[in-house]
Amino acid sequence: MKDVADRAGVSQMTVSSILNGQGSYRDATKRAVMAAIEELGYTPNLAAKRLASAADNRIGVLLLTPATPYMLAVVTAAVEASGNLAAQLQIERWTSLTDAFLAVRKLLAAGTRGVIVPPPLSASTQLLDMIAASGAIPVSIAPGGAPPAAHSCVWIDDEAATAEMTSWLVGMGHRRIAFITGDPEHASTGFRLEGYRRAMEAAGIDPSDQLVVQGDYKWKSGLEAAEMLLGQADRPTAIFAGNDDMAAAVLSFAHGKGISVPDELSVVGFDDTVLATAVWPKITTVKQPVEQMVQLGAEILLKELQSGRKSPKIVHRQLDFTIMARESAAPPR
Amino acid sequence: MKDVADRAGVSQMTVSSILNGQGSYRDATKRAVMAAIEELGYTPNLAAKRLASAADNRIGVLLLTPATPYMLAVVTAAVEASGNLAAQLQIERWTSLTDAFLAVRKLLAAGTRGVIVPPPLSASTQLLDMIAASGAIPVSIAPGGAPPAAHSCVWIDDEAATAEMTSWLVGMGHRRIAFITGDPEHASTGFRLEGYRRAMEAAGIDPSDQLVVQGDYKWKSGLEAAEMLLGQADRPTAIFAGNDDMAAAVLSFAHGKGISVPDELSVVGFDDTVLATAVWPKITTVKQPVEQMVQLGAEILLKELQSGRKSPKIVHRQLDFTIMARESAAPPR
DNA sequence: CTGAAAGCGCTTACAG
DNA sequence: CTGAAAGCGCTTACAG
Repeated sequence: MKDVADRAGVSQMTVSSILNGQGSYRDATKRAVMAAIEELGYTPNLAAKRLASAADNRIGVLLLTPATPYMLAVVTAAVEASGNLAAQLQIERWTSLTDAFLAVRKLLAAGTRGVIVPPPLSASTQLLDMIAASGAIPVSIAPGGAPPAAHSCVWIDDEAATAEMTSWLVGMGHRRIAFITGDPEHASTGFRLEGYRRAMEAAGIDPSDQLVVQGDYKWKSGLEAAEMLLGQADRPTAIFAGNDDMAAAVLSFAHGKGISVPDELSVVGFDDTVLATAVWPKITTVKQPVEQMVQLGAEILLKELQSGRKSPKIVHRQLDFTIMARESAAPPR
Repeated sequence: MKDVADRAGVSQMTVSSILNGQGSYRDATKRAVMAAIEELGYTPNLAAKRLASAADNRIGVLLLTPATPYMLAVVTAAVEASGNLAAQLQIERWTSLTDAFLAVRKLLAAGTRGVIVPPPLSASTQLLDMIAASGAIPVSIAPGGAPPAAHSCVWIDDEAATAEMTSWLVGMGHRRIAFITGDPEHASTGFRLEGYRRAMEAAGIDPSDQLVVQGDYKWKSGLEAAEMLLGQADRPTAIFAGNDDMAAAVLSFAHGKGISVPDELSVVGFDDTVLATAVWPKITTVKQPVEQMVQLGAEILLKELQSGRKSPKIVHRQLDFTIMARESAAPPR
């Protein structure tokens, strides 16, 4: 950076300001600096930046293992976000709910000042409270439908999302639409189911045509639900699985059964994880903007950490979901 | 760290030495320091450590998007390794082979001095050469069977692995064992197939009983292969898929078809990614120690970077694979 | 076996 | 609109 400053004929501080888009400077100065950067092939040293910036920039993320595709998306997003924000990221793994609390303790002991809490932990008021009580700041990611009042949160409206997807299916002409619920322990489960019900009702579809099978977000439960739903004579024309893992399982089952998707059966999911596009046909699903959610969560954390406030300002940010129309859904025959 | 030193009545440097296990110090000193750390709840600042350590500690990793489960394992491992080694990690995404080269250029432009190259790029001598030519150091991860002579590499013996798994299946009593190959573009594909063939031959199994179907490591190809293999009258009693994604597809197809796994059909995979345990029944597979491989790769890079050598010392490290016996394989009926 | 001091490459009040 | 200088929290030759 010093070399750049010398070459551009300015001070190091000016280079820093320009690089960070702060303060004011003349256009000519900026051009000179940019040119020098180009010529020298300069690239900032992230470690120095992290060190020189506010001291309180250690954030952590809780990683459920064995990792689901969704969790891996969260972690990758956290890595990118910490790069963008010059934060120090610490990843702590957990497996059972008991060691989730242990993992939090480790994180805190390691100096983490803010923690990104993805589902299903993000809906645990108890865990969020514990983090806050210890003096660190939690930010809840996608806690389902209703953000925790006492803590910051980034979320999408799960209920509206399943409602919209269901209506979309109805609009295509489907009436016998089945729904596979998620893990009852997850807060999102109830909201997603509710959205489905609401849309079905709004479409004036006979409740007896509403086929709801309980799942738990895992592949196996999707398989079992598919067996139940597709084994009977009067099959649904569409199956809405509460997440992509279960949708993928339904897809596979249908294949083996010789039921063509989407010709004879539409299958849709939720989340838009890697699975949705790894599988064939690609799954039509609700995209949760995980990267953006985590990035925003990290920003909230860092801003709060650097504000020096005694008690954190609670911020709730709701983001938009998107229906990703792909190949697994079509009008019924 | 200064506080710890003061409390323990030693210098900061002594604390540093003890923390890093370098130099020599009295046991009593160490105890005093440890006690001070405990009392103060001290935790090292990684950013400072990275900055103060050798300057050349920027390493990068190439991430194929959309990410496969295997790729995500690589990235998570890279994040952990960079934490352990106090290195700066830069992640660059690529999608097609052309932008793989672009991604490398970006990485190099960003100051990366060493790059971890996972499959399928790890077998591309051209890409490895390009990295080396630019003055950075490549380390090839799992390039298949034969490590690139000119570059450092961490690998497992894919051929020996499929041979061992095949023999294990034979030992259970299987004779009609099918094999689904991977993407012909990947170096591992040939080696894995060769291991299967070798073991089948060694078992004295009639070549006409050897069913080889071409796949490409993707789920869809596993599905198609399953259709071909299980659609015919004289079905194999076991299917060895070249990776877990294809094995999962076979599993699902069999389910729909009403073929019970492992009772009527054994299915095994390769890699041991999240998919292997997400699915049901859990897949018996060859575990590739990805975390360890990536950690080792990062270590090789950092050691070389800090050696100050003009031309890098080439190191090839072969690690052991493990057969993970789970629920998808059993003796034939 | 232990320490004083310089340096890693940035950012940030504070001046001008 | 721009700069001099201190400081972030570590590591590392070099001495003793």
